[in-house]
Amino acid sequence: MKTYSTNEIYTDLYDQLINAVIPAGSKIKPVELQSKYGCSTNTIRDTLLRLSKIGLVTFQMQRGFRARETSPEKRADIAKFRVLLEQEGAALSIRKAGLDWEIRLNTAHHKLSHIETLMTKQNLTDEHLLIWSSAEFEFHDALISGCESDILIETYGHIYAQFRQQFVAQERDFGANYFESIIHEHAAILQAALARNEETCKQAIYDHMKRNF
Amino acid sequence: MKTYSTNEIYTDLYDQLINAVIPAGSKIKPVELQSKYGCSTNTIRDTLLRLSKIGLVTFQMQRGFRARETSPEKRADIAKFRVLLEQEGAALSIRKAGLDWEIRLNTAHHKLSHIETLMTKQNLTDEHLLIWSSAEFEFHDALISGCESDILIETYGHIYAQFRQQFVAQERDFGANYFESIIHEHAAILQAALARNEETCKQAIYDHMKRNF
DNA sequence: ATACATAAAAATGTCAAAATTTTTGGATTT
DNA sequence: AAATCCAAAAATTTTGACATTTTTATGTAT
Repeated sequence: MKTYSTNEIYTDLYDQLINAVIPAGSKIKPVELQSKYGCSTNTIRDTLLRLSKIGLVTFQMQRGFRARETSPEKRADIAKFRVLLEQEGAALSIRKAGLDWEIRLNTAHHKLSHIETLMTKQNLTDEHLLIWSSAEFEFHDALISGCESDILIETYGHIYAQFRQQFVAQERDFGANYFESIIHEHAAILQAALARNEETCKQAIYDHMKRNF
Repeated sequence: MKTYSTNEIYTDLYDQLINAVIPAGSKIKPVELQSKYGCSTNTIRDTLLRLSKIGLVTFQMQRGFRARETSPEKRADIAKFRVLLEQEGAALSIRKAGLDWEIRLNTAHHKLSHIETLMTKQNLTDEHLLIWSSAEFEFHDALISGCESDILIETYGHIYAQFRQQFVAQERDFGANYFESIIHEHAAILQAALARNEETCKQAIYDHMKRNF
């Protein structure tokens, strides 16, 4: 039987929360995970407290842990907030960042679009989705990475994770045309960013997210 | 000797972090706090993990906990981010909120300005500062409370706490004229909000924070 | 003197059991 | 049938001991 290090427990739970393997809103009981990971309940508790920092897990004294609830309203709320942060981060990057930012962004987009074209042609396994998920984050993260605001970048990471949790919980069937749409949306964001056009870029970010409102 | 419940430990540490009693950047060792609070090191660890959610405490595996570092740059970064969130929250409130919001805001401002006028006349004790600190938060929190975005309100709370931590760490002497200035700034925010003037309100929020950039 | 290796000390992390609190399910009453 | 109460079960929190890792201090070689 596989043994898990604490960090592995963390990332494993992270992935399960992101991908709705642990259903949103469901109770998370340390006792039940203990046997799977081969550790004490206390270590699970510890890990869940760290995950609650990101917001994937909610915690209440004497009531334990839950995967964050989802609802169309919560999804819309988080999506709008994400737009606010990403627009600001992108605008600041456009204003401040240099050539290295452009390269980072281009690289990230290249990876992403490669995966996304694949996904219009093949049927989707969970592994594909995991790879795509992290490539998508890396692209959006690269977009704001030139903003020179640590706190914005940190917060954006949390919000992105929460958004993904909401999204996957509600949208279990990505049609092939879903990926066809977002390929264009990502391209539009990239293009506006490299053209250093703040307003167009903000608009492209909005357009990319508006299906979630 | 006083015994502490876990919640008391939490709020006590919270206050100490907010008010730089625990100096920013300093190491926080569970063993040292154990005797003060009369509990096991593990309970302290637990509490510190919960405080790391807000961002007052940083945590690294195998390296333990630290009060978050301060620097003029970090302060400016957090201040700017706070402006972004508060401007958005206020603008949404102005657009969406009703009479109950106006009343909440008015009440909060009344309390705050009462305390602030006192503070221009008396010399400042730590207790004054604690009361003012929470009244100031309640005012800003009331300002954004009509925005209908849970995630914005939640995040704002964390950022406000972090800002206070930065501020108090660096600004140990509030001159009496400090309070005279901010009385006017708070009044300007209130007035613009009640007049439902988004742009003026955003400007007032910016003016209130710009000394921190 | 500086750098490096090593041993001792301190701090952090993990565990299993005990104490506390909440939840559950059935019996009793209104 | 609905609400209340109670006891048993389950879940959560706290504890103190132990294991691991990091830091500090010391001695040795370059």
